[in-house]
Amino acid sequence: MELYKTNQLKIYNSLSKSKEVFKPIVEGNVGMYVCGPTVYSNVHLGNVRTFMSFDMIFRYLKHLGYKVRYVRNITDAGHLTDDDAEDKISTKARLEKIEPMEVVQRYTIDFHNTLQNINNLPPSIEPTATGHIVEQIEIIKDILAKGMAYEVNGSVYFDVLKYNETENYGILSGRKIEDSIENTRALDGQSEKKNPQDFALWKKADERHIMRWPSPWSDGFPGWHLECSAMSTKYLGSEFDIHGGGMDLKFPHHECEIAQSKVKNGVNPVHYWMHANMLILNGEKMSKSTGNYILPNEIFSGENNILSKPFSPSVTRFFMLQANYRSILDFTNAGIEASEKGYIKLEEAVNNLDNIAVSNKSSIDVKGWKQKCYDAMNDDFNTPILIANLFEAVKFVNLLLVKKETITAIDLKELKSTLKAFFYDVLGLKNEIQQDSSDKLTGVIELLIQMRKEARDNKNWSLSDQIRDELLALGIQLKDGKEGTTFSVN
RNA sequence: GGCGUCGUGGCCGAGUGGCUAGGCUGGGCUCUGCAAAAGCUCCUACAGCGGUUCGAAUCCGCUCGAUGCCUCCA
Repeated sequence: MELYKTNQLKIYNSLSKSKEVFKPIVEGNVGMYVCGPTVYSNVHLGNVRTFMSFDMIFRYLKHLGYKVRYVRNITDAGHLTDDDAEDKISTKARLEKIEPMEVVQRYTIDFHNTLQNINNLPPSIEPTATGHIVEQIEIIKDILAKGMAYEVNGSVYFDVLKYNETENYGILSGRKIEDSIENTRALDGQSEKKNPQDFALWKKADERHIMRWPSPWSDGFPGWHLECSAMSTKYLGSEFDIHGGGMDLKFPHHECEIAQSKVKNGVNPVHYWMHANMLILNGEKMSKSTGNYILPNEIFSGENNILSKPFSPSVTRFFMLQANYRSILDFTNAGIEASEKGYIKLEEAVNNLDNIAVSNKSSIDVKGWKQKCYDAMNDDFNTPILIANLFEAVKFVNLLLVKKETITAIDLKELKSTLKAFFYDVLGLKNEIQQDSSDKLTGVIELLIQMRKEARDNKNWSLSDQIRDELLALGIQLKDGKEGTTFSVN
């Protein structure tokens, strides 16, 4: 039987600002849409945290037995820069004197490589904005026909004030449109919009704009917010279960999405809105302009001015999973160093699962422990609590190894499968220790362990310590125990 | 200025009306030839000031501080 039938998952819904019991539209199936990146530069660690958070959510939903269709778009057109209303991709292409699609290709590859490095699963569908121009034009036609948009000089804008007469613009972000009217900063005039709150559905392209498509209104390009409405509707339907994205997209992006979809399809598109919180660096917002930012590859390679040494993708992932996805997380050297030490302990315990002897009765409560793991994840994907429970299992494993606790074969099987399922499948961690120990290396080390034992039996401490210390210098740690000596490779 | 979020022990980071978070660090002990590893154990906190309550870190109010959005942003 599928696990979702016996687990009551609760999800924090940004729409209601509370945790709600998760009930999909179609039992056993989940439709999830997550706003993807605009591929005009390398993804930084903050981007990665958001996508990693939804990867964890995707993984747990699958673990519960749901059939999940996970759609995450690539924004390759329509996302404007702030200063001169030019497309981000187009700007980059002009600056580097390459084709816009070369920009898209370069950073899409970087995005995929980085997410693969950090062990994210690929989404079920990864559609692009430029691949859905036709769908977007159809939505604009529909919104125009319903009188909720207007055309000015070849551009089309969504009429937010009119929409707000019958609907609630601000339903997600909690903003009141009156406030935003009062507090709108004076923009440099020249706006075609009837009201500053209005947003573009279609923009006419000027002469220098490289990316352009024909439409009934002008040669131009779609507004940024529109692509998500078009693609989520196309692949998940007019109503679907989960929509995710970074906290910073809540307003205006997601608010606009709701408005567009509501006009087009007549229903509120999303049942559960989920927002992942920001990652900050040394207490401050990540920002390219101030230099306070770090790229994932710089963490893995150690080529940066922030960290004392390189940290692996799994350690980076583990660090981020030790905080709740809805909390702001501060990335610091001390923080990831602490995570690395804990992570190694956890990895070793996972490896040691196979070295445990069984008894005819259990002194530890495996069932109760397992339930606590599920309770943590069922409570809005509380990975910090889950990890705290995994460390409880680490203690079990270590006590079992020195025979201070006992376990039956059945309980051991359950402990193994549960710990491995959460470690590998749900949290998406990799066991880096295991990868480094080839059979040949293991044989060599075991030989040295044997030689050291003989030296110790002869009280030849200088030789035994030399073997131990020089191996340690190579990253191989010997561990003496009652049952003999074991080792780990870092 | 407007709309939010948050302030937890040496550090990171959960919890959110009464009951152990967890990790890292530091001290002590057991084990060990000495260490390391492992185990046990100690350091027992909730920004400040009021209020509600039998009882508040947890609810309410104010103050202070941090931070996000309001303009592109995961």
